[in-house]
Amino acid sequence: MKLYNTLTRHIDEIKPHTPGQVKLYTCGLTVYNQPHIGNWIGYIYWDILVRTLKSESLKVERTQNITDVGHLVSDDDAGEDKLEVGAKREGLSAWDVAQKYIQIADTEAYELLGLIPPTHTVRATDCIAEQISFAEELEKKGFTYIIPQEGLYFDTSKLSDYGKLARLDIKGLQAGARVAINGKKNPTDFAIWKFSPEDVKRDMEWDSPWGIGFPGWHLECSVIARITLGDQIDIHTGGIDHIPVHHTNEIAQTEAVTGHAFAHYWLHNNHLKIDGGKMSKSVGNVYTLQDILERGYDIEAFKLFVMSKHYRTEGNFTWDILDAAQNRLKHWLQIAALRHQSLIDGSNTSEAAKIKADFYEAMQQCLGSDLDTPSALMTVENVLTGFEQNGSNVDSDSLAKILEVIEELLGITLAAKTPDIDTEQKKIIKEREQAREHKDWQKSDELRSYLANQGIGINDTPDGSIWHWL
RNA sequence: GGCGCCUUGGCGGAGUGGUUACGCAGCGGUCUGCAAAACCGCGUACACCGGUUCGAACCCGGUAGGUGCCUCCA
Repeated sequence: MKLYNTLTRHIDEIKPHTPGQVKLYTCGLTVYNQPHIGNWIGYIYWDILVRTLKSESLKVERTQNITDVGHLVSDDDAGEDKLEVGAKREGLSAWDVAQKYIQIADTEAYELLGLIPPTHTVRATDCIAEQISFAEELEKKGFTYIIPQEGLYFDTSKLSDYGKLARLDIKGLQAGARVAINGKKNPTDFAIWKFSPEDVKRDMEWDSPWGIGFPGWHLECSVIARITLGDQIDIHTGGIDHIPVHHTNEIAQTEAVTGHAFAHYWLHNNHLKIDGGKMSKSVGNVYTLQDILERGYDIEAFKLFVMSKHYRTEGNFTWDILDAAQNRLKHWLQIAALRHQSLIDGSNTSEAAKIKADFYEAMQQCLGSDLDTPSALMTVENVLTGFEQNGSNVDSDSLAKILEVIEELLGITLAAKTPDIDTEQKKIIKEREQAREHKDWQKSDELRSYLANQGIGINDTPDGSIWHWL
């Protein structure tokens, strides 16, 4: 499998550190707010990444953190902790806010979107002790310094290759340094452990060798990756916004401690615009999966929308564009239902197996070349419309197998959404066909609307009537 | 202001030197009790201006527009 590696700026062939086994780390959500569609698109792509790796017989061990402390309103280690902001907003404790949004995020990820759960899911607050000992290691190796009232900071000038991921222009940053925490030795230095303000009692704070406080945001990812996957991992994924600060600092911490490369492949998904502009709370265009469902769209349509563009391309979301995806899904579901209504007897299992194998390989080809989901959709489109052209002579077994592959590799469920109709409904379709033969159009139309009320649509073809779920 | 990125048909969105991407929408036709679907056909897309080349949407330079980060954010 080939993937675009932000570290090298090239499409590289993935060679796992341990052959046959891929260690993957994904930055998880900060659980202080309702997740929005922009949050989810990355996870949809990484889900396909996992599915593709598995399809190539690789064992995938994957970790995803949950940020439930320490992510400040500013990436520059200033401002309030987002969890505390959420707590104030909702009149809950930071702990309750975290609990609430963890549950919402889990439901949306695994029940609504049908994403494959990571092997390890770890909350930042569940490994405070490990984060403290990691910080102690950094301190012992001389990478840290204390800023009174502020915290324990990482001295980025101690690493010769700091900023390599983002290709940061350190001198330029220093020249144009924005207002930063007083006492930082370099503009890029960042907090490893923040002190609780003296006059404030935080919901979340812990004692440490440096004073009462909480871990800096970047620390958790370095530590959680290390305790679950080890010192070196293969692939690290996240949003492109994380390149200059968060991922850069993860690399700094981990490589300072371990002395060797952290992740070999860094993958970043681009962002989604809304109506051609930026998604932001102030504009009020931050949509959620619930908004999509409330407007009557299928969650699968949203996934199709996401897959219709490449993960590295900037996307745009409008309701019209989602309409297009919904129509495409409807067409696919219509074809999926054909597997219940073949007029041909028996099945050719070896033929079906070959069709499946060819399709599987074509899909792997697409996804294996830097997760080319647009090509994958084209491949699906071609094979499905091929079945459609066979109409009532469709090869049911082959079609069923194709649907399995689509589900396995893309995570798009078509079979479960298109169960067979019951015998009574089949009987009515027969009755209607007889009525049509007798040119009893009134009865025919009555039966058609009866079926429509049950969610079944009818298309009359020269070979007979074909149904689909509306 | 500093540093980036982008600009493909009505809408999305691939392609990155020479062949129809694909989807959605639209139009015409076949079929048809009606409807729908399906099938066939159609639009002759690459921001603009130069340059390189036998040949450029694809490479180079410039112009215009949009947009992102630097504050929030995946």
